[in-house]
Amino acid sequence: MKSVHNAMAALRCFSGQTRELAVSRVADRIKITPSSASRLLGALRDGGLLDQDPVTRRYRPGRLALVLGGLYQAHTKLRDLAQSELDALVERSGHTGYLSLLDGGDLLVIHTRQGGYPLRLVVEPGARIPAWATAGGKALLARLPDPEIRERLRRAPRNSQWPTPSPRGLQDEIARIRARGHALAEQETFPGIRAVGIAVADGEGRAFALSLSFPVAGPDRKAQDRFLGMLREAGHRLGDRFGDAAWQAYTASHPKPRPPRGGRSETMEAP
Amino acid sequence: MKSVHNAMAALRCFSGQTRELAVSRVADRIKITPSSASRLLGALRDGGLLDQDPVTRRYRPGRLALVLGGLYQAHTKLRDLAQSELDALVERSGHTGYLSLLDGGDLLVIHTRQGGYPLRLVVEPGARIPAWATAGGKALLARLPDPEIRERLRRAPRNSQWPTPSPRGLQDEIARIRARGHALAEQETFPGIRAVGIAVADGEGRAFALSLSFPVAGPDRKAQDRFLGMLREAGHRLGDRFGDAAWQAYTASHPKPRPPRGGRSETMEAP
DNA sequence: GAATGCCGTTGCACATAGTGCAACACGGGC
DNA sequence: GCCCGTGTTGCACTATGTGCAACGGCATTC
Repeated sequence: MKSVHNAMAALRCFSGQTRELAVSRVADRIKITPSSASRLLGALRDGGLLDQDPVTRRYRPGRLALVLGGLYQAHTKLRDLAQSELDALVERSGHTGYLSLLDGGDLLVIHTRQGGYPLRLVVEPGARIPAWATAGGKALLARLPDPEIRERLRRAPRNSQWPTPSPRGLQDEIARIRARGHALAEQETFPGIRAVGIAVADGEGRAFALSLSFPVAGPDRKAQDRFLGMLREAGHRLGDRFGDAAWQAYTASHPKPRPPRGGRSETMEAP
Repeated sequence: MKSVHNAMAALRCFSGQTRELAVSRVADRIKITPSSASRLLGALRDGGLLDQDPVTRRYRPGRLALVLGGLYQAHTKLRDLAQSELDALVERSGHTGYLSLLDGGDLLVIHTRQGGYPLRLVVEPGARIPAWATAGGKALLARLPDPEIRERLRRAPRNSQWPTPSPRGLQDEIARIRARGHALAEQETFPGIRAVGIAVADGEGRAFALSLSFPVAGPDRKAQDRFLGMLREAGHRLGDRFGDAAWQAYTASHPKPRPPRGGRSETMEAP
C-alpha cells in the first residue's frame, strides 16, 4: 500500500500555513520524484480530495476533503459547541484559544482563534506538537489509562525542541491533572508562554482539548485565574451536555460555577 | 494509480447516512475483494484519514479528514457565513435548508439543517444529486459559461430517476436563472417538493449554493415569496461581503432589500 | 531575443507493489 | 454442536507504480 501511504503523506503536508502546495514542494517533503508526485497529486485531484488551481497548478484540499471533515464530527456536535465556547473564551479573555485533539503522541491543532492581545503564540490549524509539551495535550493524555500514556510517549519520536518527560515527573503531573481537571503548560510549549487546557469527550471516545495561551508577562495572577475559571466553566457545560463523567468528578477541586437549577434554555434542536 | 483511485472510491462511500462502514460493505460498493478492502482501509487508518472502531472493526472518517476539511475553507470564511445565513433562514422559515456545491455535474450536499415543519425532504450531507434536478445545482450551473454547462451535463451518467434536460429547455432555464439570480426546482428533485436556490462565490472560484425546500402543499404563495426574499437577502449580504459581482447585477429584478448606507460593521478580523 | 533555470507532465522499461485466491481465526445465531 | 458472515494474513503472479530522461511552458536574466 505504498502509493496510498504516499498519498496520505502528501495530504499531511497541507496545514494552516501551507494551504496550497506545488508538486515539487510535495515531492521534496515526502521524498519522492517529481514525476511520481505529479501523478499522485493528479490522482488525488481526479478523486476530488484535492483541487488544482488551473493557473498556478498548485494543489489545495478539495470537495471530498470537505465532506469527510464534516463527517468526522459524526453524530455529536461536540466540535461545534466546543468551538463556540472557545470563541467566547477568546472574546472575553483577549488571548489566543486552541481547539485540538490527540493524534498518537502529538497534539493536533484543529482550530485556533486569535485574541486581541498583541503578543500572540501563532499556531496554525493542522500543526502537530508533542502532546506533553502542551496544556491541551496533557489534559487529553491524562484521560487515558497509564500504560497507554507511556506507550504513546514512548513511540513519539525524540525531538530536541521539546524534551521527553522523566517517568517520575510524568506520574506526578498526570496525577495532578486528573485531580484538578485541567492542565498547565509553563513555558513548555514556547518560552515566555503559559497555557491552560482542558479536555472534554463525547459519548464514545472522541475527545477535544480547549486551551488558552498567554504571555507569562501578560495578565496578572488574578486575570489568569479568571481565564482558568472561564475555561473550566466551558468544560462543565460541555461535559454536562455530552455526558462526560470526568467533569462531574472535577467539581470537587474547583466548585462548579452554576449549580444546575431547573430550566436551562435548550439551544440545540431536538433529535 | 489504481490503489489511490480505489482509496478515494472507498472514501466516497462515506456520507451523512453512512458515517461508519464495514470492510465488506466497502468491498461490495467499490467492487474489490474483501482482502484488498481490508488492506486498503487499514492503510487509510494508519495514515489517519480513517479511524477504526476497535470493537466493531468498522471505519469512519479520521483526524486527517478533519484537518483537510477545515483547510478547504481556505482564506475566506464564505462557508462559515453561508452556513450562518442558512441556519437563520431555516429558523425563520421553518423549512429545510441545504448548503452545497458543484461536483462535476452533481450537486454535492455539504450541510443540511432541518426546519420545524413536519414534512421534510431529508438529504444527508455527502449526498450527490444530479445538479440539474436541484435548485441549488441550477443556480450554480448558471454561473458557468454555456459550453461548460453542456459539457458537465453531457459527462454526467444517465439516471432514470432524474431525466436529462432538453437542449432547448436548458437554454431557457439558464437564461431565466441568470436574469433573476435565483433558481427554482418544481418537484424536479423529489415529487411534491419545491425548492429555491441561489449561488454565491468568493473572490476566486469557490461557489456555494444555499437552498430551501418545502412541500408544494405547504406554505402558500405569499409565504414562499417571503422565503425567496429572505434567501435573496442572504445572497446579497454574502455577495457584498465577498465581492461577488453577479449579485450587483441581480439587484434589477428584485430590488436590493437594504441599500448600503455608510458604516457597515466589520465582523471579520483584520489579516 | 536568446539563454538559462525551474517547474509540471508524459513515455518507456523494469521491478516493486498490490492483487485475487484460499485458508484461518473470531463471533454470533438458529 | 454446527453454521454463516466477517476481518485478516500468506503466497504466487501480474499489473501497477516507479525512476529516469526528455519535452514544453513560463519567468527571469543577461
